[in-house]
Amino acid sequence: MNAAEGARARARTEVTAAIKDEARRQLAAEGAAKLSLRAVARELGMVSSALYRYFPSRDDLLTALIIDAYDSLGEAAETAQADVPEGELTRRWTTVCEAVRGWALARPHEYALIYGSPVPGYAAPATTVPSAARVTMVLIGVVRDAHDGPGLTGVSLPDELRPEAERMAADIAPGLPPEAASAMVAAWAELFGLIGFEVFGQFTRVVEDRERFFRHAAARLGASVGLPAA
Amino acid sequence: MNAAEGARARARTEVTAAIKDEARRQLAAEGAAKLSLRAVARELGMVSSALYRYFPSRDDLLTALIIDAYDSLGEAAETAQADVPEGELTRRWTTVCEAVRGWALARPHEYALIYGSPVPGYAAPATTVPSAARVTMVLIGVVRDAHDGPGLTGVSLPDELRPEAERMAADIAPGLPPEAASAMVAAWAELFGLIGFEVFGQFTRVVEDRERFFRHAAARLGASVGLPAA
DNA sequence: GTCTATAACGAGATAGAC
DNA sequence: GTCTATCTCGTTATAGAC
Repeated sequence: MNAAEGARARARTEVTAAIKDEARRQLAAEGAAKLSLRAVARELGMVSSALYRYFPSRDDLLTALIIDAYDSLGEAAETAQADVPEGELTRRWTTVCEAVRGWALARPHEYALIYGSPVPGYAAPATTVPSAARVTMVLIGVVRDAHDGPGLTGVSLPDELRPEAERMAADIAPGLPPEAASAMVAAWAELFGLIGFEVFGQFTRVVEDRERFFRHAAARLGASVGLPAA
Repeated sequence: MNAAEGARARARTEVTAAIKDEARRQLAAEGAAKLSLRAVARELGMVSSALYRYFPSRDDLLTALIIDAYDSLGEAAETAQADVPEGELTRRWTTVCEAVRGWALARPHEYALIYGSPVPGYAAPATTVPSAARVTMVLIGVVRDAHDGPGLTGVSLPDELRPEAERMAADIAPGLPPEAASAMVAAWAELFGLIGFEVFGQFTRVVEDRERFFRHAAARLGASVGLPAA
């Protein structure tokens, strides 16, 4: 790569970032359904056809925003976890949960993009999966470390659910016992239920001291996957 | 009310229903953000200004759809519960949970309207609250009957959360002990987390046997609010 | 009074010619 | 990359039929 190409690449990166920033702004103002390449271009002083050099279609821009959001959330979870000693499993769990909540409250529109209602007419391609999996991997990592260390306690598995639980363990959490994998998936959905209700306003006039309420709910979820009580 | 008024009222009811039906169709196709009075009118062979006799604005139409959705969900929960003997508290709980899930899977777009991302630029008025509360009232009713009958077991309340839990009990579940009220609110959010993940596709390639998985997750939520284990 | 239709406003999106 | 002609939208004013 020579100097000219380096400059070109740098310019391309910068314009790409500017497009995504403006698109995120519109996401917040109008919602994902109304995201329009033309409006983004207008706001940037570009002509709409120029955007197609950076994103071949509106759906590709959406996909880029979704991947960025998942990565940003995943990184927040990973960073939060890094501050906690590996052996303090329950604290690791709640810290990660709180980081996810904090991220969602700080970026409600990006949260809506990845965990809210699907955008009509848009189907996320498989390329989003690795980024989407990052948060989950952090949570599974805590449970795995607990299993490999002090052990998981108090998680039962009804016979009826065993085949499905074994399949889940094999597919998404190899090394975890089926009862832990099944409890993990439920806790994962429930965690985002708590966060979604808060972000989308369902807790208005219901929960006041939301941080405290969440902290305890998250701890209870940790116990439900077998982590030692705090 | 004389005969002429009866006919007028009937016609008005019919047109109102036709407008809402068509609006629901568009909700499914384009999403709430793009719901358009003009398109509804066009599809019904009316002129757009005529719709204003029935709904004073686009937002009022949206509000009517939201109230209908909440009422339909609330009614589904109430009906499902009516089929279960009052004293079988755990079965009542899981039956109601399954009814909510069934309703959501059958009407994903109406589910998205009430429990998905907020519609940009729209704020639900207070008139939606009573309808929104119906499902919750059914769930609270089960817990209240359990408390007044066999008693609730295994729900603890950390001191730190007690003031908030007492406030929640007083505001939304009078007669319930604070630990039950707090657990109820958490279970409520977690229940809709499970349902939302399924409806919005987050369980794709993760959970296969979703009905079974949900049944057990719902039972576990019931236990978390203190209902006797099944 | 109750309804529908016509026409218009200001705003924004879109398609195509150039 | 630019311009224009033609769409969409929510909403209102007005007029006339029942």
